[in-house]
Amino acid sequence: MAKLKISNTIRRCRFDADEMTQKALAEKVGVTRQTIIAIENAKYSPTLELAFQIAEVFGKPLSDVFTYEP
Amino acid sequence: MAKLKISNTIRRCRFDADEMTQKALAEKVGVTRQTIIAIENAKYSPTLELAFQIAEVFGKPLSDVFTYEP
DNA sequence: TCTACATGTAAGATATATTTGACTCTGAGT
DNA sequence: ACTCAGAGTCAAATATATCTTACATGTAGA
Repeated sequence: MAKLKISNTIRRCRFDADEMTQKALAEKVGVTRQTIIAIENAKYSPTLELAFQIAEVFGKPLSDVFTYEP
Repeated sequence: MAKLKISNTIRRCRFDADEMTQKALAEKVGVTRQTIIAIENAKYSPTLELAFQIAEVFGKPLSDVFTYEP
């Protein structure tokens, strides 16, 4: 799968959510800190399930956290 | 990652979209027919990128095609 | 009946996401 | 100066998504 066309606002969401740390977010969604870093920096595309879980943590719809630019 | 909590309306979307076939959908998003089958039947969670591409084919927001039940 | 197509399943291979552990760097506090 | 927490990187291992190929079934049409 080619270049990633997905951007996200996780970093902003974390700070809006009382400056939640990467580690804290990772623990809430049940993955490691490295996975959160990789997703924040758009190193690869997460599974849909993980994307939903992250959005849920912030109480936002998935489309507020992840956006796709074709 | 545990049991899948994601359901989808791909099958309905395909029929609404002039009875688009699994093969046709697969070609439009650049994956194989088996991948579409597996996702339709919720065998596993697709990548976020693929989910966005599928929703785009139907001209719908991702949340209309995939829903997450915590 | 015969053919073609849509759908489903399955096994083995490959690609990618995720984990684990270690290391570095910077900024805030003491 | 020292420590600590947050953030980032890297390499190797594991888990999962995706591919390839092949086969089976049901249904529609010639």
